[in-house]
Amino acid sequence: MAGKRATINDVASLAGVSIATASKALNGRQDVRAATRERVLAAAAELSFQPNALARGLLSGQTKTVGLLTSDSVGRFGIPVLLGAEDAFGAGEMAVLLCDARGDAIREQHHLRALLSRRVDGLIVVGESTNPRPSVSKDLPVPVVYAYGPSEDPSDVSFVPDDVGAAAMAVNHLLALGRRRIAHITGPAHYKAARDREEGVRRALAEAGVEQAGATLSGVWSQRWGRHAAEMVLMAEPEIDAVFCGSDQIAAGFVEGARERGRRVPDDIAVVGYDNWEVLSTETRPALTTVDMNLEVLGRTAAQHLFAAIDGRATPGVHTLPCQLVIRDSTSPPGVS
Amino acid sequence: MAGKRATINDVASLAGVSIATASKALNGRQDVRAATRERVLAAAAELSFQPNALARGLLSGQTKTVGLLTSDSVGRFGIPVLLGAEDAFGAGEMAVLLCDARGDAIREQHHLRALLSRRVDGLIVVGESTNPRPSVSKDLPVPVVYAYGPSEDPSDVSFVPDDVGAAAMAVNHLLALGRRRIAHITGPAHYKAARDREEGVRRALAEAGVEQAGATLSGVWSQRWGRHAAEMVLMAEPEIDAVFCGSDQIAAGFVEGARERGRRVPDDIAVVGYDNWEVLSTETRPALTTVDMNLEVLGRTAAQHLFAAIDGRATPGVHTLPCQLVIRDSTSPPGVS
DNA sequence: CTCCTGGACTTAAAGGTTTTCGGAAACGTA
DNA sequence: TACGTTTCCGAAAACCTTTAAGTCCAGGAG
Repeated sequence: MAGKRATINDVASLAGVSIATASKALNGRQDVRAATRERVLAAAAELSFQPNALARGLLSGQTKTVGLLTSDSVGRFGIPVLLGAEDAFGAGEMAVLLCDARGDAIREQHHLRALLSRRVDGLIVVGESTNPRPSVSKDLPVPVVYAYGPSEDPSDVSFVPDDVGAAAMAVNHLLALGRRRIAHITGPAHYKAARDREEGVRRALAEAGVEQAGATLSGVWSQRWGRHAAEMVLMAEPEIDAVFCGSDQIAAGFVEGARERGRRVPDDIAVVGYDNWEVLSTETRPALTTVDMNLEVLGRTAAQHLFAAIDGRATPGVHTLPCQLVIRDSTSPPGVS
Repeated sequence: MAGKRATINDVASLAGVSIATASKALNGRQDVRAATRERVLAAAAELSFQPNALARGLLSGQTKTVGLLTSDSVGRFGIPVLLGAEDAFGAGEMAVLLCDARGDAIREQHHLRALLSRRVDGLIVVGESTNPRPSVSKDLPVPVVYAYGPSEDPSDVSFVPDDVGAAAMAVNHLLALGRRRIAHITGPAHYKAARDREEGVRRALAEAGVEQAGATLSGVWSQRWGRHAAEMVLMAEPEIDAVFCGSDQIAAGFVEGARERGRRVPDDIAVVGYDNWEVLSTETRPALTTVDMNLEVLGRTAAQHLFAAIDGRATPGVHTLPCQLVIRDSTSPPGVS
């Protein structure tokens, strides 16, 4: 730990100029002779001067810092959003102040105050699900964008993955493979994600004039439920030839359960998952065809629109971003795997 | 977005006192009459006054903010450390500025400068592995602690999990179950984690006077390698009755591979994993006995010691923190599962 | 020679808060 | 009344940077 940090004052003294001139030289402004600028720059390097962002922020009212408020323990959804945001913030002028409310409204309020008192320029709120969540933006002095979990208030700026479209895309993929007896296994119905994905399935099947094989099975987002659902669906609809699962965990469980009951994936039953959670989707056997929600793109987009909002060009509304189908072995046409 | 934010000046005017008095009242200091304090507090509430942390930090030299610099894409290790740190920072006076260097030294340097110019009070550096990493603390004006990946410089403050002890603990558990033909499958040897865990295995077996079943198999940290290793080890050492794997991914793969070759887990072969990565350890069947490195505790401890260092009470050296064996079905005694 | 122009630099204010020190009023004592 | 003490409050400095406005000087035009 070195001694006290150099201020622009020290730099100015060392260079033999006033602090105003030093400032101008350091910030590349006009009105300073080349030789003088050189002297100042040399002095700054000599003292390894770092401008004090606090003082600068106090004056300009811009801290070049945004808050990222998440509720999902920074896990599945917070991270990609964070990375995307960091990307969007470019060569890194922006910094991210990260807070995890852990699903607790009190804690969220607390963090919110802390962020505001630190004068963040804007806020990204990451939901733990795609269920709309109470708006936090009322009377806030900074712009806010919501990622993954949209705000209940339609005048806020929200970005969500297109679950409906993605599910339809997944089902269309199965239809294109010639599968016609398609089942759907998903998570709890109180998740909008589950309902949206089911809606996508319904639409794609209706458009193709194909009946769904059995009713949608709602359970939880776990591998265990996937295994259990495999038993149920194979009992009720023995001749299914494809399953679309609401998550990779469910899909992984289903594959296991189906295999135990003598069905081969993908030959007998093609399986599509959701999330593209690599540890499951690429490591299981067969590797899972699955939906990637492009969360990093979503995060980057959210960050870009936050910038726009900071600049006064807000884009209110719930914006739906496309997902992507990642095709792997669990839906290989027969004979290819 | 509301109008301009209230300053202490506004509060003072509204309360009819000077800003000095307002400050004292708001900060609960003496020298202010109860009635006056009340008036100030009321005025502050009325204006929903939030003190400007920049101004405060500028004056006090303390920003109540720490930087968390990670290299592992904030994934496996960064998150628990972040959570632990947030916990340690208590009711949340402290905020965390998060930067991800993504394994790039240039980017790390860049983030480091950004953090310093924002005048963080301290720094937590999270490694992507337990391999010692170059120190970043040389001539830094703030204290630094290293979590998970220690600094190469022994005068820095580092916290690492006790891989050697944990591996010994795992093997002792297997020995206590009466298993005597124990194999070890792990990740790349250029990971200190792999070497340490192997050393723990060696020690525990030596102490018990038991030979290791075959040489340690080094591969990668993946499920695929676990499956492959299962084939190899069952070929070379058909009568093994236990395996200690260097990660849950390897363990999950091993279980799969062993099952395909007709071995039952845990009856024929007991399996212990490492990491307690819940998506694998609790969701696979059987649920995995595994080592939990207590990363959240590690993060909390690192944060607490960072505080100590900020207060001038640094604790140099590499501190080893104990891990914990989480016992699940993959090592149930025969007849119990 | 005077006046003006423009370049190079400095002075000073501003931003919001905390803190030190001094001042004023009220009260008790001689 | 004069004086010391206590209690409460206010003025002003300090933290560091940016920027608008001002100063000074050289050189060119009239």
